[in-house]
Amino acid sequence: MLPLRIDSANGVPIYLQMMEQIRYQMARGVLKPHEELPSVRNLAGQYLINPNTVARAYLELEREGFIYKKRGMGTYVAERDVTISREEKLEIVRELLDRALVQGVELELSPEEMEQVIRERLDRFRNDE
Amino acid sequence: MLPLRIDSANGVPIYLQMMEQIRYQMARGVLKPHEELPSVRNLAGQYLINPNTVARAYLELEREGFIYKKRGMGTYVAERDVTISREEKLEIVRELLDRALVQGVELELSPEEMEQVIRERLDRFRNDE
DNA sequence: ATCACTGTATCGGTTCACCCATACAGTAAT
DNA sequence: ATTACTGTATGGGTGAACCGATACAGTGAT
Repeated sequence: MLPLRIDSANGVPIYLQMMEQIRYQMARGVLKPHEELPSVRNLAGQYLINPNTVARAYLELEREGFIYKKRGMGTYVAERDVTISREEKLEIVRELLDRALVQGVELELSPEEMEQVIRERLDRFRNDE
Repeated sequence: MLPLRIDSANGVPIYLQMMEQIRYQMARGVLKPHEELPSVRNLAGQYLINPNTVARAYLELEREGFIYKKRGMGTYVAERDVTISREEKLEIVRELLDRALVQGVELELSPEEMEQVIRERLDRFRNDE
């Protein structure tokens, strides 16, 4: 029973919501490598959406290497992607962080304000789990 | 004669291309406050697009506070932009920060690692000025 | 009042993303 | 072969973004 929060009236496409949350569950270890995911019809039934919408989420996740499928059998969580080194991961996050910081400067926020916002988001983030 | 590079077959909406380049020229000082911009028909004629498309670019730029219009007279560059409230600025930065944090989680970085990277970037940033 | 220029409003066509209903196709147990 | 489950392919509906044609409305010089 894969727990998802799907909001059809959100503006955010359903298949994207599913992708994000499934990736998140994988990152958290709730979904483990080679574990079987619910079938497209199963998920579609649970959340009252079309099987094709689930299939699309699965399709995109497969392209990204997060899951793999066996036709006629099912869909499964892929091995942990070890091709990205820790340093590369840090680099990705660094880049995103810098973009936020640069944006802050361009908007003429003071370093103190920036620091405060960062602390705020970090706290909110920790309390989310 | 406002020089723009408009590519209609770009995928990027024409009015967005115009907005970006006009904002850029304003930031560069090529367009100065209270200077008159070309009329919607003038620009439309130069770049073989519909006057309405130019009007839309102008409309959005006006909403953002970059330009102002006098009906029947023309369109002009606004004073240095002070219309973006502090809260709006913070919201922009918040969104970028969250994206970095979410990315961190998806890459399975621990909260401690995240915090360390944040501190690192923040420090580097302060030393840059 | 007219003219020649401004910006504005309205409508319609095209395109695309998203989603669904439905039918097709592969796998494995019976 | 049948059954009951898998994923897949195809065609259509809906809504929104984008852009154009055209008509409306304000301003200032003539």
